[in-house]
Amino acid sequence: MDLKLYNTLTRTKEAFVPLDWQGDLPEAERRVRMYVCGPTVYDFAHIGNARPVIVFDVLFRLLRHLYGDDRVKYVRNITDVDDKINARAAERDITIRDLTETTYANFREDVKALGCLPPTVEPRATEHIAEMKLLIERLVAGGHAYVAEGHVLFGVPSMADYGRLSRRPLDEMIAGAGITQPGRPGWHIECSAMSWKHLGETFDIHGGGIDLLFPHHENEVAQTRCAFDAPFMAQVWMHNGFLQVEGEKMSKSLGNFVTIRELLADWPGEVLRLNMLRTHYRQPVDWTVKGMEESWRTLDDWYAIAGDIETQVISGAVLEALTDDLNTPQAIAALHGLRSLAQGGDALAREELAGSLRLMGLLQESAAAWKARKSAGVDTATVESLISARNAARKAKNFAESDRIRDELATMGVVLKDSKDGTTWEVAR
RNA sequence: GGCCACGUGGCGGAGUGGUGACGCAACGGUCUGCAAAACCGUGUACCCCGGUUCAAUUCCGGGCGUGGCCUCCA
Repeated sequence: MDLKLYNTLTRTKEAFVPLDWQGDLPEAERRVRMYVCGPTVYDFAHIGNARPVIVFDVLFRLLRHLYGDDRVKYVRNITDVDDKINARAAERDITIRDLTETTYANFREDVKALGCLPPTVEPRATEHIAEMKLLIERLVAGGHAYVAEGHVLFGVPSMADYGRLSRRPLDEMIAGAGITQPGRPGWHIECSAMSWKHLGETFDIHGGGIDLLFPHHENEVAQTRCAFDAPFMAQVWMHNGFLQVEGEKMSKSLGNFVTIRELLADWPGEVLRLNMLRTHYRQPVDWTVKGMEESWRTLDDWYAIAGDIETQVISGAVLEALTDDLNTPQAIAALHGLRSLAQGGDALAREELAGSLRLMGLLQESAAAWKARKSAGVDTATVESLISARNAARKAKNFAESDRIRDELATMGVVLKDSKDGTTWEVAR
């Protein structure tokens, strides 16, 4: 199965061949190497932050499936040094370390609830200061950076094709270069340092939000390439699209700033995950309550039909969609098709549905546990006894009474489903 | 202002130079004491204007709209 990925560098979809598979490295030593820009830990992550985390988790899972679980090295950094962190810590009168530790712990919990696997390595910027210094020294020694007014600055003209990734003209960069504000050299040297340490001078995939394309990623490329005299930093650059909330840009001033933590109070993590994956990762996504409701219903259906199937079988159609630049909407359409076949009694389709959902990081709990999420807060014994009473009334053809009981249950949010096999119920949202 | 995305049926959302992806909603039917659920069925969509073509939603040019980056922001 060939994997195709859209490369921002070339603006085309390309067949993916990891670097280690291009040379004559012994089979056992080959690794797929991926770096994704992680959070700056100063506050709860918002739903926009969740997009790259979920998207690249799907890619991580797919790569593991294609190359083997132990063959993929996924590095997602933690930026725990930053002006915002300093300001926030001062504001709360706590130490920087306390703030970053707490925020990081929260982030890990959020991400776990979203069904994301831990990356192979989660390096912290503060633990890579030595590498940053080394990089800067190399850049200065190589004439790619210079010292001015007490700062080390990158010499933009030093890289002939600076701006290639973001397609910005070099002249504009040179004109814009210069000392504009005091402080540390803020050229995102941390990502160059951490990717170097954990993945090497060059690697396969670099991911992140489209908003990081410039200047963040452009700077990373320039530093890494100039420091190591390398023709490229990552083979493939992947960028996920932006997220809006209910049709508007998410911002604190509009009051529509949504944290992952807040959403998790009302919605299962898998609902958020599926909702994110319903849109292709490069498209802009509009985050809505309606969408989450629809996602929840879809998952209810999948859980009911395949929740308890244990299998490793994966649908060819789903795999084909995912290997075509992570076309998750197409994959979901294939899942609907499998669901329909499974409903008709196709046992293989049912297995493929369960296996494929798990490949995408969904269907991670039992059908019973999933269902229980909605009935939390409802007294099961009371509901069951009311249902018995209703069925007795129905048997006695006392339909006024049976309908009354049904209405009573409805006010509790309980919806009944009668079938030949008896009456089942669920809590409507 | 410069650069870059996006604009598909009531809604969400893939995709394609030529047979109406898929989901939700809606409507009709089967089932049901009646409903609900389930199942079956029903849809002549591709922002506007030009161009290329036998044929454009799909390619090209222009316009309009929305959003992003250019400055901390995913």
